[in-house]
Amino acid sequence: MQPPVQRRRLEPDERRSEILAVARTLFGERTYSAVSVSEIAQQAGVVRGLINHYFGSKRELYLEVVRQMLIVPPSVAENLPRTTTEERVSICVDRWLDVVERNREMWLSAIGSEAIGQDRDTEKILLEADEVATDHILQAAMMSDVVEGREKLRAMVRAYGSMLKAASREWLVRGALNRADLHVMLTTSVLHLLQTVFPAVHGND
Amino acid sequence: MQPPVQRRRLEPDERRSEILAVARTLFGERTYSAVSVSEIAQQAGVVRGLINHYFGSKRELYLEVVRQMLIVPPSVAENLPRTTTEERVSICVDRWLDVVERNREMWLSAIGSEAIGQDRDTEKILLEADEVATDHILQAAMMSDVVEGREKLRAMVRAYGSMLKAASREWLVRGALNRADLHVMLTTSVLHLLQTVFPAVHGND
DNA sequence: ACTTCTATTGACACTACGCCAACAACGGCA
DNA sequence: TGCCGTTGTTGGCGTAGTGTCAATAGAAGT
Repeated sequence: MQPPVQRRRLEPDERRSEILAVARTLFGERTYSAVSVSEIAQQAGVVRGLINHYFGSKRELYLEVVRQMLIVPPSVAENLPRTTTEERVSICVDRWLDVVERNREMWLSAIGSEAIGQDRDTEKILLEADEVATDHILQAAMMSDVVEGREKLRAMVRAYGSMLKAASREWLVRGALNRADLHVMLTTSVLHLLQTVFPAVHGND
Repeated sequence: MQPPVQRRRLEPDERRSEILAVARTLFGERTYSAVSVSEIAQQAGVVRGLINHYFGSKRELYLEVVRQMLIVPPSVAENLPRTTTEERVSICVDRWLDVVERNREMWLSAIGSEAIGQDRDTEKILLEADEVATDHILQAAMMSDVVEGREKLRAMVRAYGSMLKAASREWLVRGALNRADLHVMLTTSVLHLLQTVFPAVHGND
């Protein structure tokens, strides 16, 4: 007699999440093209076609994974005390480090998939995430409503975001920096950008 | 009668470069998996199998492209005057901006392929390039032979490198920052890291 | 128990990749 | 000049991955 691996019929949402969970893991540890849909299907205990049924194509499934992993919890910039900019930014950075430390591997594989400027869709998702992060920082610095030179300001903060990610990786992966180091570095750097560089740059056409 | 497209027999090196040139273009404008070897072969006026002959596999060809695009010209940190750290760093940043501006599209597609932590090979190539860039900066800042806290220092500079890339992108692609802005931002930021953050962080275990 | 709905399956068509034996262009040698 | 060996180059074969779709079979409602 056959092993009783009869087909399970699940709610679409449930099946969807099961597949997504597997995909998240595999895409996290290998390249896009090094992961086959068959493999995802197999590990999810499902036939390959079903994945196309739920997500359309492999690429769409991948984008869904990236999207899901890049949600930055808004808690990072919420309920900040009404003190100095310095202190607010410091708290914000601290919360960020908390989030990253807690979701270590998930966050790592999230930024691991960074393929900037390669295809429109991935790029769009990443850019959106960056904008959200930028909002958080500006909010913490109480500079959300700067209008003059707004774009320059945002551009600088976006660039800073890259350093933030890179530094976090240095901490988590290589261990070359510890948490306290990061805190100092990230806090003072963004303050330097906002309080020194931005005013200096502000005039240039 | 057929067009006289008889087969050309070239020197291996020459054929190799022709294929690489096409591959560079295509991988530059589309994702790895969105570019087929057949397409590269076609545009290079060559049969698909020949590419396997020269590069082994598609992935190896890709890695070759990435490797070739990431060579940072050492001229950036060469022959710097023996003046203050500030001025030397300033010159270094300026030269960097020159390089980037001149090789605009090539550089953009180079960093476009950044896929950190995805597969070992790509990661390795990127890390090596980062180390070289770090050397340049430390050399400019006359801090090449710092021993105490060397790893922290390098880690910070590597992280700074990410900001440098991101800021350059902001300049070239979005135009949100101009060259003068970048110069101020990049120069003062790295000085801030080296002269303020590094000493502050130095003690922490 | 029967029907209905739809989640799930299996098979088909197509494309892409790696491999390999056969072919032919070019340089050497008589 | 004409043959000949080296090797750059080709075309085709086998396999694996992807997307589509009609057919199947759980599960819920009657």
